[in-house]
This record gives sequence, structure tokens and C-alpha cells, in this order.
Amino acid sequence: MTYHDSQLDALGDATRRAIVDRLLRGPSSVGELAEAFPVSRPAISQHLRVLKEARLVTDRAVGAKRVYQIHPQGFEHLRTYFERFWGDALTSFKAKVEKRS
Amino acid sequence: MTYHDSQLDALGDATRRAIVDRLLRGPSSVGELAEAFPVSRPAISQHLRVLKEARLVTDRAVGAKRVYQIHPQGFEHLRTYFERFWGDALTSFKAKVEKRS
DNA sequence: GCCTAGCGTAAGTATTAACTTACGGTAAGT
DNA sequence: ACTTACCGTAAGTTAATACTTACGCTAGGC
Repeated sequence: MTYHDSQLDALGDATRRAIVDRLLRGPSSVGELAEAFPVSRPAISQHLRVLKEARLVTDRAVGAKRVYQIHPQGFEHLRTYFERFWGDALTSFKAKVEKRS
Repeated sequence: MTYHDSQLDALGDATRRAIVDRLLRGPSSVGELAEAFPVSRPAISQHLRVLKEARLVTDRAVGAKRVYQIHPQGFEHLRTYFERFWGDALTSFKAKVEKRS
């Protein structure tokens, strides 16, 4: 199954990219994230849901808190997609163009 | 200069990703692209402008037509960004997580 | 010179998506 | 049990963006 479309959609928003950057520095609760960004906590929750559905983050309960963290497997999936992209489609395109010049 | 943000924004739309896929099979004029997709020609033009500003495509005049094609350099820039992402941020995050488990 | 083909852009509309407020539900402390 | 902290979601609003229609410009054929 290819869910890199939802992953690219998820990364197509600046706030969500900022959340990812933040989570790369370590796991974080929703409240902590909400304090770090100029949007409300529900807005953060909704962004996290998009990222979670795209398999870019995971969450777990820690007491009453809910801690989110990067999901490396999801990013590996995206990486595989890009590797194939660079390796197949893009280089074959470059070869095609250079041949014609 | 880092313009991978605009590149991720550009790739965050399904129609633009489809246009990119189409252009990977070879250069194409605006009219040809418009026939391949269920949107009007001006809509295609606007998508192409976004892709062009993100340095993902280039265009050139061929008679009265305007031919668009993939811009490998722009994609290389994105690739460099991701390589750094995989190599630095993601692996250091994974190390941090595994150390704690 | 005139006409047609092919596009870009401006302007306005419609659809999507990001956001806020309000509410309810669970977990731990007292 | 009651209270507080923390969060998800529903509902509604606002803002962003994808879209269409209308128009004007340039290139090439006649």
C-alpha cells in the first residue's frame, strides 16, 4: 500500500512541518506543543491527527497526558518512495533530456 | 537559500503531484496537460506557476506554445534536504529513542 | 494586415482546510 | 466522591486555495 500521498499532504503545511521539527528534538505532549506554537491546543490536536494518519507520528498515553513522537518507520516509507523517485523516474528523465540535447 | 518549504507546499497538492508524474514521462505543453486532467487550462497554468516558483519545473517557449518540463536541479535540492533529514535529524532521533528503551 | 492557436493573468466564485470556542470524557490527586 | 489537569472531537467560523470565466497578449500561418 502506498500512503506517501497522505504523507506529502501532511508535510504540505508549514505548521505541521514545524511540529515535526519540534518532535525531532524529542517526544512531547500536546500541551507542550500548544505552548510552542501560536495556535490553540485543539488546532495542534488536529494537526497531530493528520500526522498520525499519515504514519509520521505515534502517540501513547502517559498518565493523563498524551505524548507524541516521530514514527521513524513512516519516514522510512517516505524515504523509500523518494529513493525510488530519484533512482528511477528522475534519472531516466534526465537521461532522456540529455540525450535529446 | 532554502526553498524546500515552497517545494513541500507545492507537492502537497494531488493535482500538482499528478502533473509532476506526467512531466516525468517527458516535457509537455500547457494545452496537453490541460487535456490530461479534469480541470481548465488556466487552473493548470496556475499549478505550473506554483511548481515553477518552487523550482520543480522550468518552461520555455516553442513557437506559440509553452513547454514545461521537470527541473532536475530543483529536485536535487529537495533530495539534499531529505538526505540531511534522514542522516542527521531522523537517525539521531532514533538513537535517542532506542537508548531510552 | 488579419486571423487563429496557445497561454498568462485578473477577478470573482466555490471548495477545502485551518482555526476557535464549547463540550465531554479519562486519569490522577486530595 | 470531588476536583483539577489534560486531551479529543463536534460545530461553527475564518482564511486559504483551487477553480472558472473573461480578457488581453504574443507567435506563426494565410
